[in-house]
Amino acid sequence: MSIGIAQQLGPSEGLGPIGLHVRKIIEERIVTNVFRPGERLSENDLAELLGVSRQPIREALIRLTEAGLVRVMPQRATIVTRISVARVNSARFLRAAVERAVVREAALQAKPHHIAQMRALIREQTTAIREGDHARFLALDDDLHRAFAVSMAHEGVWRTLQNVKLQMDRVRYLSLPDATPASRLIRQHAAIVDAIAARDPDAAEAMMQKHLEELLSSLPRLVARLPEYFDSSDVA
Amino acid sequence: MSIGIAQQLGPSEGLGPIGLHVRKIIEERIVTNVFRPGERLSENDLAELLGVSRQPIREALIRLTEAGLVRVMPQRATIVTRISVARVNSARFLRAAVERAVVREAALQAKPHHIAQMRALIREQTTAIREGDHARFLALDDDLHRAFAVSMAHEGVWRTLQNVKLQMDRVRYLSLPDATPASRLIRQHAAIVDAIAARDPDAAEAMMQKHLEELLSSLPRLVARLPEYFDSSDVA
DNA sequence: ATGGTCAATCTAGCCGACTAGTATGGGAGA
DNA sequence: TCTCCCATACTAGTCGGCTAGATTGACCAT
Repeated sequence: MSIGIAQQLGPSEGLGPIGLHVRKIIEERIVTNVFRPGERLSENDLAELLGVSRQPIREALIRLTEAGLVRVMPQRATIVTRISVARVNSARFLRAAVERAVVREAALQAKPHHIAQMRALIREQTTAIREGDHARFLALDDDLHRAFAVSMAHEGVWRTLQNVKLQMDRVRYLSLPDATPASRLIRQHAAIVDAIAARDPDAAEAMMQKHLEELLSSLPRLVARLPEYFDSSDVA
Repeated sequence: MSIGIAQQLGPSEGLGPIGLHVRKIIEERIVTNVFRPGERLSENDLAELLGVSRQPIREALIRLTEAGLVRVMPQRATIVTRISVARVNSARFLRAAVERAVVREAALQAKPHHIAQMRALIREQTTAIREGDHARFLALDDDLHRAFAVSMAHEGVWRTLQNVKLQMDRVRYLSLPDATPASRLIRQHAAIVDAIAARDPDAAEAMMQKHLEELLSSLPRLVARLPEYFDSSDVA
């Protein structure tokens, strides 16, 4: 563990099972590249770092294994998975297929108040960018995509996509320096909502596809620039 | 625990971590309705039943929680989730969106040897039905759907769908008595593969949609017949 | 008979210790 | 110098026990 900051969990912090809290902490550190691809995550070290026993740590690591952020090699080590280009592309394929279907259905079913809320979220995103608050921008991104699913009465679909999205989020975070400008992403969001409001499923679907493709546009450059973060075994 | 059969895990059975083995056992019993919706799954009882300590049991239950087959109420109980009609429909929506996109792409990319393998799997299904081997039929079903994903070079997509599919499988198992006849499902499979072989993405997509819709055709009857297995809180 | 309280008994959460399995590094032998 | 072997020091897996929290039901006061 190369992180020196010992962020202890305060007493009774979280109010739920510690394991869930630990999972969120580790997940966030992996997505934001604090724990780097390939890095070893010793259960003992994590336990000491967070001030709990190994049990909640193990629980968190099991959940992260299911999400594909971590890989356990029994009796040997637990490591942060390297980013697999094949896996990221599969994640994009899956997410694109689902979100296309979502906005298509949203174009048919969304009620006016749903559309109003989508527009409100886009306005908030504009504000967040003007204030340079990137974290808030990304959170609102989530909210908007969830709003699409809610507007067609299948919020569960969005929830299921979360683990898939994680794979893309890792890339997205690394891309931050040379990513698609936020203003462009906001225009795409607006175009999708406009298509939904206009009851135009084809346009909504097409815009969503384009939007999701652009999110990973810098992936090839990343692989070239940071090869040690990527899984060299995949055929790409 | 109302199950009297004490199926102990043999020594060194499984060869991997016991927790993974336990997960498979419990998962199968839930899907096949041995552990019924709403039933309490006490960690202590499961540990005694399977002849291991509570630790591997907990590990398995955590994984099953992620899959949505189990719900943990801290300090109170762990129960088999009741089947949520809303959740099953969301699962179908998601799976249909993805598998439509998969066969569409397969129609463009599948190589001859992929198509040959799909046809072989369908023949095996025919054999399995003739011999009355339903379990084998369902396993081959999985293999075929995986083959679709493999033929477009995104096996990862299929793997991600597994947990989603579990929600549908529970319904499917309960439907067995009055489900769509297997011969009809096989004809649909054949039609999908024919469309892929004919490089006709639209036809493949349409057939897949119809196929997935039929799998749950008996859901309304099930809810009426076995209301205690279903989550009454969802709006349906 | 009814309402409220508290002890007994459950649960899952959490912990410390031990085990089995794996890498590693140093030393003996060639 | 090189190779092999083994002691050592790790790892995650597993276990039994304890704890905090929740339910239950008997008992008591009214």
